[in-house]
This record gives sequence, structure tokens and C-alpha cells, in this order.
Amino acid sequence: MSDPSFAPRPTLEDIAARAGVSRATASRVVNGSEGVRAPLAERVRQAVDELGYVPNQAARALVTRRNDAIAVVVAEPETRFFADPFFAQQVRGISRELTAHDNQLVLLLTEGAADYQRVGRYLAGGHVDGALIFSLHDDDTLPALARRAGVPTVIGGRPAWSDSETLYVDCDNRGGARDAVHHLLGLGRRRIGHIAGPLDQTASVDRLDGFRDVLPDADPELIVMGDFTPDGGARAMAQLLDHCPDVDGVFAASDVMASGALRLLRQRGLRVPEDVAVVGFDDIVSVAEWTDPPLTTIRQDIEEMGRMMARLLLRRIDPPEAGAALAPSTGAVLAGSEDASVPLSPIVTRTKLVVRASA
Amino acid sequence: MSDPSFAPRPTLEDIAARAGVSRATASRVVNGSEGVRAPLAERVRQAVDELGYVPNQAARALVTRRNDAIAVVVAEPETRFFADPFFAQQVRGISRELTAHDNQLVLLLTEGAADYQRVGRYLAGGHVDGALIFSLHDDDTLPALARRAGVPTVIGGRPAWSDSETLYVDCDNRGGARDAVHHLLGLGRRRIGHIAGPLDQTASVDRLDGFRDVLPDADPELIVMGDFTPDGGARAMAQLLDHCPDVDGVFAASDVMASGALRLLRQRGLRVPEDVAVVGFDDIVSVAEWTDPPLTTIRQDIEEMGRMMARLLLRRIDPPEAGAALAPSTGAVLAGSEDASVPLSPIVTRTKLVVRASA
DNA sequence: GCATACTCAGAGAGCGCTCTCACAAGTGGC
DNA sequence: GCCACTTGTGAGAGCGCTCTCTGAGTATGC
Repeated sequence: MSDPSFAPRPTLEDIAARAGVSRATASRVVNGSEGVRAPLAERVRQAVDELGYVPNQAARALVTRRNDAIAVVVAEPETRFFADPFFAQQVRGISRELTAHDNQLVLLLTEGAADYQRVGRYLAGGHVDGALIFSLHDDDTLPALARRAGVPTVIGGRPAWSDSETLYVDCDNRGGARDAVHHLLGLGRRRIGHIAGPLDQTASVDRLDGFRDVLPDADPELIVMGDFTPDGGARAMAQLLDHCPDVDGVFAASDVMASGALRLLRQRGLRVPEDVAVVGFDDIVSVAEWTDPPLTTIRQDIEEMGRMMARLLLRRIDPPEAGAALAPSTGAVLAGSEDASVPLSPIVTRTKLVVRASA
Repeated sequence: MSDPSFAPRPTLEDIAARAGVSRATASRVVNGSEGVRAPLAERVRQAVDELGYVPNQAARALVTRRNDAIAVVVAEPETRFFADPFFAQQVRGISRELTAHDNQLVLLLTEGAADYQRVGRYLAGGHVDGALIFSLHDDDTLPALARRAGVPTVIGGRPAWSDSETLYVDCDNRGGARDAVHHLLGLGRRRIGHIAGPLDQTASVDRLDGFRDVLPDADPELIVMGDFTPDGGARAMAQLLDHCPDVDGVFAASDVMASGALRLLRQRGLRVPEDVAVVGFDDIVSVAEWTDPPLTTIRQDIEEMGRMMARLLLRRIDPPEAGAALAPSTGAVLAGSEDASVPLSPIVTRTKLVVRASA
């Protein structure tokens, strides 16, 4: 009973025998290649159905050197990934895209340096055809590791260091930040503060830069540091109020920090948005919509970014010619018309201001 | 440049040649089996290092019929999984445990019936050695599908239907619910309401049962339905107040719903906990600690549950005898002393009341 | 009607690994 | 000093698949 193979899986050979053809022909039919006469092909297909044949991926991978699997590598210190649903949404986008192209998603979570070696070995082992890497910190060696392993890679978020070969997908953090500040200005706010994220992450830096684009002469005291946690947001807000009691608008670099700021404002008896208007960033629905008042924020289409990462990676793994094997009904049309022509380069997605009650 | 194999990966044969031994001996060393004389083994190990050899998993899987990979299957309608960090935490636990046993995690997200077939085919294809399935709905066919595919399985959360073969990991929902209600009673509350989750999930049913264990004669109006979303929680709270304005305590079946309830209470000008005390369930830190006031709740150790699922599955996949191959420094000790002796059966973990400000 | 081209199917090698089995040494008993 | 016996090593088959190469059959050209 502990033997999982009580009903031994049929092999290609079995299919071939049943259909009365050679293994090669059966293989051709299974893989949808041309040049098998209809009646034969039909017989093979029938045999596949009857026997419930599923190709052995290991055997196939052994000869094709393709695994039809990609790794999603998440560097653990990424608190965001476990504190808010950002990660889950992105993964969903990735999963959808990979599924549409019959690829599997292997999830690799790393904790600490020791794990980096493990991931390095894994990537070097050729178990996957590519990797999607999430590692927003400056000093992260993960991308280098993947390159050394010769594994095609796409990074989630703009990496701090990148050459022309590096592929990544990010949202327009800087532009989004500008929109946020403009919105506050449009509401007549004149003392606008910024709660920044940790500056070892490019997203934080870019959002800060956007803030400065609009308010180049802002009082330095109006810029305070948070850490992408609610508590950090609250502490930053407190600091802001202590130094600049007349602040009337705040742009927080994340919804999560904004939620902490809102809490602190309430504790201090300040009304939002009447006394202080607050704008967040991300539009994590389950955060922005729950806060009190609901948060005005900058939306990034997280799931779509996930999809784009996957799409970009798949294109890097095997360039244009594909598409032929795909039925025209699937995402192939889009892939054929749009994708194949576009050069392989980083993607920066647009953001969008979502106005709710907090500003 | 687009050829990923510019530096062809060394094979076992290469290692053997370099060490001046046969492929078989090299294999023995690589796989840590006994009976290779020290000097030879050393030479092989050195060759491995020098050449940066990593075994080809596909080739190995082909002969051993083991993939050292397990699938984590998540049924999409599981809103929870993308609305709160529950899923991420559980996955982290799973990942840790799998990593410790050199297994990979293949993530399968499903959306709709069509995907079930895909997952079924995948599992039947023998790509993974086992599956961890999250599907909390009554009518879910996923577990049956896995069984038909002959894939060892552990379910996350008590399934609605289960025979003696079914393995699952859940927390003591009923006991936790009782604790929650007792806590409210201990605070002197006498009109205690319950915001239940959707009753097609056993977790919701069990928590409701726990509530009824303590308050068997509760006014039916005091039990209202939510849907595990903040909005649902708010609506349920509103309904509760409309029908029973004198309610002075609420046990919500999830933190997320409790957060919605808190928001509604604030809108209605009721103080928490003075007017109405609120207890949640789950202890999703990023929810329970952010609410205003912070939420008293029932903690389940989500990550640990993930670990246990993985551990249970690995044991089902290959029973006791293991452990021998592992170095005594790793988790093997624990696995040897604790694990191997325990019979293979569902696991129900203890919950714990965490008192914060809301009750 | 015979050479040429083209289409479709099969034979067979081989991907990188594990594992059984046979064999070459080294141990000890009598 | 011969026959077990144990121990360490290598030869070789074979996991299930893909893919090239060859050959059989059919269509086309002059």
C-alpha cells in the first residue's frame, strides 16, 4: 500500500504498442509535431486517452534539457512579503502566466546566507529554466548568483545595480510619488511631509525622489524614515508632528506605513483629512480599504507586474519563434502580436492615483 | 549567448574520470552510501568541488522514481489566501521543513474547474512525491483527485469528509472558540454575539460549535454570518447591533472580520472594549496588532502548522527507516526521537488566547 | 518507365543517473 | 595453503523519453 506505483504508469512504449505504431510516432503525436497522417495520429490519441498516459517529465527533461519549471526566489528579510499580501498577489500573477505556458512554479524562500548557497546550488543544478528573483536590498547577491549559474533571470523591482543585460519589472515609483504629492498640493496642502521607506530599497529611494521632484525645497524635517511596518509608520508620523506641528499633508511610501500614521493621527486627536490629509502607496486593497478613513493611495497593478515578470522571463528563455505550437485561442495571440516584436528590456508599469477618503 | 550551456555541466562520468574511479563509485560517494574507502572517497569529493558538480535531478528522478519535490495546491476561491498573510505564513513553515529535507516546493494555484483537471494531470504525472492541499470548502474534489492519482497527501484544515486514511493538520478551532467566549464571560459580558464564517468551511463550523458549547442557549439573533472579509465583518456587526442593541461582547471567527466589526463599532460611536468587547481568531499579527484598539484574539501557530503538514507528508512518503542518512546535527535528532515513533494521524494544534486591548 | 524528390514511419542511440551483479582483493579458520 | 567469507570496486543494464537518420512508400519530371 505504501508503494505509490500500484498501477504502473503507462509509458510511451505502451501507447505505441496499443496504437500499433513506433515509439517515435507516438512521441510525435503527443508533442503535436507535424507529419503524422491523421488516422495514425487518431489511434495514438485514443490510446493516450484510454491508458491515461501522462509523459514522464523527468525523462523528457533529461533529453530536452528543459524543465518547464521556473524558480521564484524570495529573499526572506523581505518583511513585506509576509506582512502584507503584496507577495501573494504577485505570485498569483506569475502563476497565471506560467500556467498558461505550461510551466511550473518552484518556490524558493531563503533565510540568511546559508540559504543563498543552497539556492545557488539549486539554480546551478539546472533544475529550472529560469528564475524570478525578489530581493529589494542593495547588497543582495542573489541576482549575481543566478547569473553565475547561467540561469536566465528577471528581477522584481528595480535592482540597485544593473547592467544592460539585467531584466526587471517595476512600477513607476517616482512618477507615482509625484502624483501623490501633486494631489496633496491640489487639495491646498502647503506643509507636506513624507514618510519614506528604508533607503536600501530602490522603491523607497524612487518614491522619495518623486517627492523631491515636486517639492525640491522641502524642509528636511518634513522627511522622516519608516520601515514599511505600521509601527514604523506611526513612529514616523509622531516624529513628523513633533518637529512640524503644522504639517497638513503626508505622503507615506506605503499603505502599511500610512495605516500606522492614520492610527497615530487619531490618537493625537487630529482629523483625517481635515487636519492632515494622507496618501499612501501600493493600493493593497486589504489595507487601503480597511483603514479609517479609507486610504487615498497610488495603485500599482501588482498582479499584472507578476504576469509581466513571468512573460519577460519566458521570452528570454526561448525567444520569438515559439507561439507556433500554441493554439490561437490562448494568450498566444497577444504573445504573437505584442510580445514577440517588443525587445527584451526592463518594464516599468504605470501607477494610478486612487482617491478615497483620507486625502 | 542565448545558449545556457556555454559551460557544459559536469556529469558523474566526468567526476569519476577525474577521480580515477568508476561512475558507480562516484555515485556512491555523492549519495553518501557506505563502503567506499576513505582515500577514494576523498578524491571523489575533491573532484566534485573542483568541477562544481551538481547531480542532474532529472536523470536521478528517472531511475529512483523520486522527485524530491512536493506540490502545494491552493484552491483559489480561498479568498483568505490572498487577502491576509495567513497563506504566506503557512507556506513559510512548509518551505522551511521541506528545505530541511532537501525537497522542493512546487506551487499550484487553481482557479476554476478547468484548473482542477490540470492539477489532476500534474499529480498523476508523477512529477511530485506528494501534495499539500488547501481547500477548505465542503465540495472540494481536490483531495479525491489526489487520491485517484495515487499521490500521498496532507490537507490543510480539517476536511468536511474524511476517512481514516486522510491526513490533515488543523488547529483546535472549537477549543479556541470556547476560550474566546469564556474570556468574554470572564469580563462580565452577558450578551455575547458571534460573527461566524461561511459554514461551508469546517473552521467556521468548528468555531461556531465552540461558541455553542459555552452558550448553548444563546439567542439565535446573536449569531450572524460573515464571510472572512472586513466588510463582511462590518455588515455582520451592524446586523448584530440592529437586532440586539444590548450586545456587550462579540466573538468574531477571524481577525479580519473582527477588524471590520471594530470599524463599524467606531462608526456607531461605541467604545471598545467599554461598550462592546471584541475577540477575534487567528492572531494574524499584521491585522490584530494594527487594529484600533489592538485585538484580543485566539492565536494559532500558523507557521508551525505549515511545518507539521510538511513533516507529516514526508513521513507518509517514506516511513520510519529514514534518518540514517542525515547528519545528527540537523533536525534529524528530533525526527528520529519524536517523529518516527508517532503514528501517522491527523494533527490538531493547540490555540492560545492572546489578550490585547479589545477585550 | 525510370530517376528524382518528397513524405511519413521506424530503428536506435543516448540524455545522466542508480543499482544489481560479478569480480578482485583482503581475512580468517582449519 | 585451500576454502569459505567479507569488503570494496567496476561493468553494464535500463529508467522513459526525444531526435536523428535511414528506409519504405508514393508522387513528380522528363
